[in-house]
Amino acid sequence: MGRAPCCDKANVKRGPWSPEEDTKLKSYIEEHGTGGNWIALPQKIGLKRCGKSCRLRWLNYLRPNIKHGGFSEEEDNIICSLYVTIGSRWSIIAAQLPGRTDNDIKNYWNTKLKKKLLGKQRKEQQAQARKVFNQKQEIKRESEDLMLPVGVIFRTPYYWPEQQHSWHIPVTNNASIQYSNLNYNNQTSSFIKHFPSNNIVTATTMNSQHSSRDISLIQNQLHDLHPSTVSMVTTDTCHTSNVLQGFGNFSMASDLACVNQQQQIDGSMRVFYGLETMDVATNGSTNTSTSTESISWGDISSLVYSPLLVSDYEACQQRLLMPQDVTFEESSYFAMQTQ
DNA sequence: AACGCGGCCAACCGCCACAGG
DNA sequence: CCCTGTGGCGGTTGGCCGCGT
Repeated sequence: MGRAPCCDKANVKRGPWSPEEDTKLKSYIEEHGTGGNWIALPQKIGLKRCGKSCRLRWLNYLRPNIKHGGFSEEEDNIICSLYVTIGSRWSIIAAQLPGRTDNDIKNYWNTKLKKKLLGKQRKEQQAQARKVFNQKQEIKRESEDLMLPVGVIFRTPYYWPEQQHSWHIPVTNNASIQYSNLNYNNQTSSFIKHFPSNNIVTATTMNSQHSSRDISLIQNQLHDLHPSTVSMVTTDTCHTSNVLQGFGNFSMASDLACVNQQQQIDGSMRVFYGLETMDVATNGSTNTSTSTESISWGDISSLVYSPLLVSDYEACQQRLLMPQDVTFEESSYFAMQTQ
């Protein structure tokens, strides 16, 4: 048995409000206030309306200083920024826009703003996809030159963050890769990555050559950071990087998160993969797929920017500009290694 | 002119939180 | 602590309207 309805639906009028009803409600509230009880209010005025309906009508339409339509560019920006920050909390967003109601903003978002942003997103992502594709092609060429599996070599040191100690990024719904700075000999760094899907840990360095002592130092630090992680280590050395690889349990407990909200990380990643994803096949051809259905928070969150409201988000995006293509190719390679 | 379709928006629905008894 | 009433909120619906065929 469900909750009792707030009013007798058989005896209340529904549908659009007539001017007479509006006048009655407005003049009564302006004179007496709501009386703190919306449910009782319609009976007092002689309106055959549900109390909730009266409240909604007042708040969304009759209340003084209500603005309808004609959203400005500034209001657009505020709505987008807040949506990125807090999601569909329309009442909170409305509180930042004097004269706007949550219902108005919600309608505006659903009918116009979302589409407007998606159009913008498509352009940006097409440009991004082209960029990523070119980088992948370059990496692939170098991999082939060195007879190594695609994705093992990282030739994008400028992407590696300098300040962030450690963070992790969800790549798919239930997988993540963690990056950690690992300093040794006070000169250079290596980076730990974890692939939960096959529980592999890798440490990658940016030095061109390492002595066996260097490798040993990296292994020790890797073990210090994640004692139960590396049960087996192999090394590959090439002119651009060394890759240490191991298996075992991996704890995220001590890791620092780049940003507070998981959603924001998801949103950041969509900058790279987005609604339009580009799959690079081994023959170099590309497949682009587009989805316009089911637009989620993450779909939109990568599009907007506000220096006031989401400055951390922007900073995070900057920091997250790391080898985006460290994904499935690597995973498949390491999965292959475990067999 | 008639019809279908999609966009827009006011209003409704159902759930949740909270206060008071 | 439980129950009930109410306010508040976000998601959804349905009707109106304009446009294209």
